[in-house]
Amino acid sequence: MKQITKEGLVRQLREKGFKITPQRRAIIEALVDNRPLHPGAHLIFEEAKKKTKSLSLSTVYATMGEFSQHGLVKSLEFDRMDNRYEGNLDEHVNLICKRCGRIEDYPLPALIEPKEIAGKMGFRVMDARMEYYGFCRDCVTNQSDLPGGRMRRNRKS
Amino acid sequence: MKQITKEGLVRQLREKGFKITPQRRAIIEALVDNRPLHPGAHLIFEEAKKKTKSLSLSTVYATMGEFSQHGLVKSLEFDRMDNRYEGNLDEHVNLICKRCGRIEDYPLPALIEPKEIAGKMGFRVMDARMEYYGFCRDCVTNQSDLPGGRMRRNRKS
DNA sequence: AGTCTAATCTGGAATGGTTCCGAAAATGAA
DNA sequence: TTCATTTTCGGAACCATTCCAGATTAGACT
Repeated sequence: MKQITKEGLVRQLREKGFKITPQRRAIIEALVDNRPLHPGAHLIFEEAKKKTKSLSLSTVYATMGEFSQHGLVKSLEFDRMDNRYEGNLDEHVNLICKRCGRIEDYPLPALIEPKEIAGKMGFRVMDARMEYYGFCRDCVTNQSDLPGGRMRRNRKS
Repeated sequence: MKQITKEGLVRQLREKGFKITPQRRAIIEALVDNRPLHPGAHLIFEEAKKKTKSLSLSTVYATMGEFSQHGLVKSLEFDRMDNRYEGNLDEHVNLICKRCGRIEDYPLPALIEPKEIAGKMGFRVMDARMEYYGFCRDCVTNQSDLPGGRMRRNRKS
């Protein structure tokens, strides 16, 4: 069960030689407090800004970039929806609602053996991604595709 | 084994009441001819433009949008890499090379039962996505992260 | 407590794939 | 052939994200 915590993140930053800044503390708080939402950069920015006197969106992007680059969090990258960050580092399936953008986790036993794939394909697996898209509990009864013609980008989080 | 073919796509368009235009024919050809590459909009545009006198990038986007919306192809959406389209409609894992952007398919038995998830979570699964990121055969020996500071968008296809 | 340096932050400009839009063109049925 | 409906076009708009250069700061070491 690898879930992010505020103390854990701070400790990992120290271990890796990063500096602990008020901005990073605020970002970490926003991140952990909103973990189930799989928050995006904008939500993190809004929430973290409440907890430190100075914070810019660029900092959030840079910080989250480093966090995910060093494996402190995982980033879910999307095209028609802003990227999201998740602190559940266990292997799991993300259930992503096509309508409201909600993301829920579904635990997953280790079904596929990366090594097996590596052996057969000569491919070195470093990161996995499994997602199910569909309608969440709330939206399944209220279906109707997004209004307007071609789908518009969301910023749901 | 559900793989796209030129005839199959044209037939499906007819069945669904779409019009068969020279642009769509060219796009279909580019799509099928480059299927293993999981081509993106730009590659499709470049290739298709060779086969019809008139074609705009907007048309490629609109057409591919409709194709994937109607299940004729599947779109792989990325953030730091342009979106890709694939004609392999069987359930499989996409092996995505973090360095060169190559995408290979790895067949996958139906391991996870969507119904099971639906039952437990109240989530209606409509689409699945499973991807492994890492280094492909060619890049595994030539590792070194992308040059430059923060990673730049790719357009590899 | 003070210095110093590399790391970090900032805000605005730039990026670039994708979408949007109105008008022109073309398909396929009658 | 005519006509209604799609489809196409091209350029402008969109917008999350990245980039940049200058200002600030954390933390180590006096």
